Amino acid sequence: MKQDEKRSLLKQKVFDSAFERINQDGLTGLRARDIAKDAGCSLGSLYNAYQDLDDLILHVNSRVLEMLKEDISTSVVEDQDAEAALVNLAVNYMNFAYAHYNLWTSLFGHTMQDNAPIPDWYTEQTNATFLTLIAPLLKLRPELDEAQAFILVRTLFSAVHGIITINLQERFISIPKDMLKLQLVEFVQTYAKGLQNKA
Amino acid sequence: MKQDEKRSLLKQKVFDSAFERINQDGLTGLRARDIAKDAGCSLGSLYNAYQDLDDLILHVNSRVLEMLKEDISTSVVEDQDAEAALVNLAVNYMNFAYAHYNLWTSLFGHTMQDNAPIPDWYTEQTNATFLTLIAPLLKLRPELDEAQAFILVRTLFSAVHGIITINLQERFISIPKDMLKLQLVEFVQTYAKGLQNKA
DNA sequence: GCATAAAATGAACGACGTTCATTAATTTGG
DNA sequence: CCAAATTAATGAACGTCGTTCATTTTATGC
Repeated sequence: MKQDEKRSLLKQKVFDSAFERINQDGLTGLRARDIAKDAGCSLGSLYNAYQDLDDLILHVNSRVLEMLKEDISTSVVEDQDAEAALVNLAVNYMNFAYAHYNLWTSLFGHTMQDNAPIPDWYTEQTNATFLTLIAPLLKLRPELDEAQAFILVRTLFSAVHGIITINLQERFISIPKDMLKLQLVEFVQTYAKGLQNKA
Repeated sequence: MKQDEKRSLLKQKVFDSAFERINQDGLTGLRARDIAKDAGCSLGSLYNAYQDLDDLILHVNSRVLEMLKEDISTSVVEDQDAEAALVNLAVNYMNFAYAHYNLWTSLFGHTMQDNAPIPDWYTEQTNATFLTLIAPLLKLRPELDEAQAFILVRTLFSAVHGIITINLQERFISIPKDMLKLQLVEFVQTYAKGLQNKA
């Protein structure tokens, strides 16, 4: 086996271990020594593979973003009307949050140490994921240019995200998943109709 | 000076120091040793005044909730129509988030150590704060009972909260405050109109 | 003023992320 | 094939953190 094959194999094992730890216990349960133990390497090797824990977490989050994008893209069906597409997206997003709760909260709950800046490649990927959502909205409001539509997409996504986030936070009274889904569907329909009336 | 006067004086000084630290540097910059130094007491005394840092943070957050409630209640004016009241609430909430950013994120970013449960008094206060928002929505949809209105209030609040949160997160492209305000106003108006059409 | 209770103290503990001198493994050149 | 040189793996050690607790200091009651 080549040298760089071994190198990337270790990197992969470290990644997988971190991913699984976050998936199981959440970000707050992530420990460098646990990851090293799971990956079957020493503590120091972890820092040969990744710069630090922030770097490793960002790579895990990057993978979660990919999963999310893949999930979302399957819900955009060409021949359904725009409103139905938006409702579909919102419900799919909710299902993703429920199905991968710890991974999903890692996306939004992670903060860099010492206020270090988030690397550009990550913010770019994050914002690129939104562009997946833009097609149905452009159908709904064909007169908008892409910049305006992007802002609108963000607003709608943020609203849906907030509704799900608040409901899943322990410090708030939660409603069951079925009821949340109904609320979400009604919310998106109401907002979409309002948008169409404005157009 | 009586004994319990000194006791509560120390507790107050510890509280003030923690509040100011969070206000200045955010939750992640909060250190037990810094608080003790600011309060002019020993590290151990901090743990005589509060059970642990979680306990102290919850008390700070409780104060922030009070500030928020006070802020919000001033924006509910009796003689304005319901839609304007909701818009007003959303804009006030946004202004609070901007004016007290670190305190505001402490409300939502704090998680208990070891997955300890959030004490009941805190969750109750959190949910009680929402009830402040319910009046204008009941005007908009008088046929709803209080339980249904509460769910709607939560949906609308969560949506507004999400829009602000996402915009203020470093990992997303942000729009300036003025533009966010416009988006928020338009969003709430759109949604409120949709609600009225359903009634 | 003395005995008792309460409060303040900071050294010490264990856990954490990270570093780095040392060791082991691998590659290279003759 | 071996030795020199390069690269990777290692885990003890460091600094920092929240928290504890034996000890000291202060306050209270008679």
